[in-house]
Amino acid sequence: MNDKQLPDIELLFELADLFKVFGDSTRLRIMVLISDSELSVSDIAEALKMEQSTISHQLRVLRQNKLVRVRRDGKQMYYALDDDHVKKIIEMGMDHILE
Amino acid sequence: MNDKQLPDIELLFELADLFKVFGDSTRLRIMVLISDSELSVSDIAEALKMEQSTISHQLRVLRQNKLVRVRRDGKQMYYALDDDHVKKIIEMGMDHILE
DNA sequence: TTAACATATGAACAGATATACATATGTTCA
DNA sequence: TGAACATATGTATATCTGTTCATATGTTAA
Repeated sequence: MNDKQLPDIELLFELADLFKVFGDSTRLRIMVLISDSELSVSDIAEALKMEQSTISHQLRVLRQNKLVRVRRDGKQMYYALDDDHVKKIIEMGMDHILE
Repeated sequence: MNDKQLPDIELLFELADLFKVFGDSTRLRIMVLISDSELSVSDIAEALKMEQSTISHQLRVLRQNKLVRVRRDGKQMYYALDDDHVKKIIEMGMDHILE
């Protein structure tokens, strides 16, 4: 008997979409940047030397996938990683690369 | 003092490339398919109801990223997941999706 | 060697996506 | 209220990528 179930196709499509989010270096750099402490959009843009709108667009993708959480403080929006889950996924990937 | 080092940019580009590989549903389905037992190219093509050449192209991507290993047996090539690392990455992603 | 089969590869095309520019929305403070 | 600032969003575009068709490469068995 085989009681191991293959994930159904729908779920695998969702999973692919999730990994797509990790599959862009700008988004990865953002995630690593805010993994320890929250940062504002302009902080991130400055750190990565990229346009504010570019960062904002990518943060939206991260938000939509529940990978970050946001907090408003006055005019600024502070972003941080949503949970340690995300960190673990990144670490697993690193482990693979580093053999 | 902060002895936690940020991964350098080069490494993050590599990491993004790795996640890109996971970010396609066809490749994910292949990986899940061969996670328990090795299968030939035509087995996979049949299971996914896709062209042989499509599968072959994607298997090459998986090979290049050292995510699968191959074994020739006569005319057939048998593919299997390279290590449990890969399974773990997929499982972590699943966990995130399933909240 | 040749036919039949399994897999790999090259080229072309369609669809997806990251970025930049311009501008809108939202917030503070005078 | 209005000016200044921070962020979000719409649009356009250049680049990337997955799939297919056609064909090449490699293997077996006669």
